[in-house]
Amino acid sequence: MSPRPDVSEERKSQILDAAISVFARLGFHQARMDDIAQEAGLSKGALYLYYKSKDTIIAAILKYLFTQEMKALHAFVAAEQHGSVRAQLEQLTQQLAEAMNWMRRLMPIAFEFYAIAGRQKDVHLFLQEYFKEYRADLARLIQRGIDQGEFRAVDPQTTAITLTALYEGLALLFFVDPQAVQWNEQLIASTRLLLDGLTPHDTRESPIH
Amino acid sequence: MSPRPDVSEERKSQILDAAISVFARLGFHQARMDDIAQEAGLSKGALYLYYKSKDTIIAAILKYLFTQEMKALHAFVAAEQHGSVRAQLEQLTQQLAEAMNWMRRLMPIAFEFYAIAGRQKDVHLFLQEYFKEYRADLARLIQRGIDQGEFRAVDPQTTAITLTALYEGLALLFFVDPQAVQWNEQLIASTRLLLDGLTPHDTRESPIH
Amino acid sequence: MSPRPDVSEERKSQILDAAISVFARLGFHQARMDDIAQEAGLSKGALYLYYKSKDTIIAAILKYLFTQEMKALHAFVAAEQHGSVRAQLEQLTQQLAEAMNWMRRLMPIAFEFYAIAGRQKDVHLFLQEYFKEYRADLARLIQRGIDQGEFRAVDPQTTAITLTALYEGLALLFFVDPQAVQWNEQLIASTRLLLDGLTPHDTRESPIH
Amino acid sequence: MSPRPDVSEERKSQILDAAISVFARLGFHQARMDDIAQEAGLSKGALYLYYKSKDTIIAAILKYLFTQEMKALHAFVAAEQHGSVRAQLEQLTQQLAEAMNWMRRLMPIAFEFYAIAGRQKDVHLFLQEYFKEYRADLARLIQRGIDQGEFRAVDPQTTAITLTALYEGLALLFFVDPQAVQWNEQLIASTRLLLDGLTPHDTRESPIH
DNA sequence: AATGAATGAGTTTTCATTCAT
DNA sequence: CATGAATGAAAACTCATTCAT
Repeated sequence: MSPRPDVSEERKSQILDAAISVFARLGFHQARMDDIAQEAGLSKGALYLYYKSKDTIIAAILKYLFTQEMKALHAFVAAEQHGSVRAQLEQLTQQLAEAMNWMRRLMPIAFEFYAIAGRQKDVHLFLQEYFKEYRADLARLIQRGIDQGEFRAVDPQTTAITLTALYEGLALLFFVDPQAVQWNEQLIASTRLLLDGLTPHDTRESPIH
Repeated sequence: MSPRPDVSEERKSQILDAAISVFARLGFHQARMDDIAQEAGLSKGALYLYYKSKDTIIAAILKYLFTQEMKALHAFVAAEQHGSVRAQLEQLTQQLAEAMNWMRRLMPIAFEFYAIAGRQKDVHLFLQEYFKEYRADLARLIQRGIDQGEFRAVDPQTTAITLTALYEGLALLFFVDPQAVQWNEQLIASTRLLLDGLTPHDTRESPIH
Repeated sequence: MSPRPDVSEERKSQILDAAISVFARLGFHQARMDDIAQEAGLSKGALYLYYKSKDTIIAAILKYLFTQEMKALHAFVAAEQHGSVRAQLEQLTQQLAEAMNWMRRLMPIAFEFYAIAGRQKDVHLFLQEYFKEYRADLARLIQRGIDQGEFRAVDPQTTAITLTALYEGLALLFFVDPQAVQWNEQLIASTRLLLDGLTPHDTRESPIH
Repeated sequence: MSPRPDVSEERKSQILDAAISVFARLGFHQARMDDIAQEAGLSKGALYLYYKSKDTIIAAILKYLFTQEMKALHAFVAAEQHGSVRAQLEQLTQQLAEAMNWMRRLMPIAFEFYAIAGRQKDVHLFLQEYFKEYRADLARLIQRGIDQGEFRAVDPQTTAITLTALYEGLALLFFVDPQAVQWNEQLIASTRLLLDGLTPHDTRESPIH
């Protein structure tokens, strides 16, 4: 049918990959279109055949990165529906641990998006949606934990927020000091701490008031 | 005869305030020196009387912001040495809750610094030091909790990292969705969750395997 | 298919020509890059495609101008090796006379280079080399005059310096007052004066004391 | 009468001295009013009490420098009216030799003025007048040499131009390469060469044709 | 489809000049 | 008289974007 296969999509992701690489290294502002073109092995003009502007590329990266992230979580949560939630959480921890190699170089990009969210409505809304879904997935997991009697009858929403915050915060701390914050070990330790609490059983106060 | 009072320090902080305001609104690179000058009620030239360059202003903000933050925590941890650590943590939570008004507009700036840390050694080192001190303060608090028998014999370092990550992560989530993440309530809830754990007492496993 | 011809060299000399024109008219620092761009019929940005900076253009002019000048002298001195040196000197005079049309507008540029030589080592060294070669060429000519018995046994170096100085000085005086200093006539007269001396034959003292 | 003596003139020359120093070191453009103020030990504002602008200072320097120079020549030429002109010329040479210490650092300034003359009528006219007087003084000297029978019946104007050019040219060459051009020796040698000529007596052609 | 030469609006920084004290 | 803080016009340089080939 089509004598030459459509290279359009291939080119677009070729450019996207290059852009991610360059942006991660230099930041959105300091990265030049020339840098991206060179990294992609294309001419500067070619970039504009596939993306309308630098901002369009940045927008595409926003979608791509967080959608990838979301897919991973979705897949994970959807997968195992029956085992122990505690075990599943520790598996998630494992998955996050492994994902860090990939995420590490992308973190500066993520931070720039967070910064931009403060002044660009569309970016703000996109991230809002992302985190909403992220929390929803975790909330469902937690709800199952409660239903299965593994967890106390906490508020799943509030707890999902706590868990999400923990992951994001740990990623930041690891990014800033990989020596002091051993990613794998810390993830496991923090997750267990959240599961088990700081307070010894016998002195534990009633959760309300 | 009447020596004009030295306005140097006043001007510097006048400019710093203006710059923070403008950078928070527009980001480091979209903000022009003219914007800062206008916000400060000075001429562009005056800026250069007190700061060598735009980058110098940004560097001054980095120091100023995180040092302020650190001071607040230091003061807090140093203050009350004898009461219940659990109570003190809830007070810290309260203090953080109140600080959010101030922090809120500064968060885009913080995120830009995190992003920049990826490519600027000096920024990276500064933040590393900041978080190290932050964790150290919390670790001391936690150690006291353990000593006083309020907390289980957890690793204070690891736990301090967890707590710091929790705060940072919550701030991010609140920043992205203040509706869904009620700052005050969430802070309290998350802190209590960490103290008490997710797992019901009677089913709680031993912390290690 | 049809590879566009490399316009790089063409552009560079196009810009150089324009820059010489503008610098001669306005001086190095009063001339703006826009002026050069306009004179060259290019955009300001195009200038930077071919020269890194304004200083780079100035440096290129330095080399171009004095190298041109040197080439002319080299060619002249190399050309006629057998005739009377006196005749050849008068021919050189003639050549200089004709070159003045071209040199005239470049003299302000030359003076700026002399001024700059006082504070820029590289310019200083370049000019040093230029004048060294210039004197060497003339010294060879003079030596031949001595060898052929046309000239007294003067020191060729010292005499070459004298001749070079005379040319440079005359150019300055002509530049300042073309009315009072008739270039062609003055060149001839000065050269002859140097050849024949001021002192009448019979009263001439011995060269020493 | 005047309780406080007028410090105005003192200040003006204080500033002029400082400006000459700074301009010689940095050039007209690169030298900032602050530099001059600092060198003069005054405030920037004080400069403007005595000179209307940077250009006014530059103009004052132009007048000062060349007038000084002129005075020296005038005084010299006016002084001895009766001895041998050849001897007087050698004395002038001696005086020039001694003046070089002072002139040396001023030469970049002189060159800048020559450059500026190309685009500023007033500077041009001033220099024109300066060189006219300079030549007139020398022409008178030469005329006397002719009258006294020391010199051939050359054209005094043309010869004065030659002599002036020689001095200016030698100064340039010395400025560019003080090693190669020994000022004192070269001045003497060049002057003698001009007096005695290159051509041996017996082969000397008739000056015309 | 692809190229890369050319454009020119936009930004930081400098510095002569002013003027309140 | 003297000061030096403040001004703002000016200029070099960058780089996203366009478009002729």
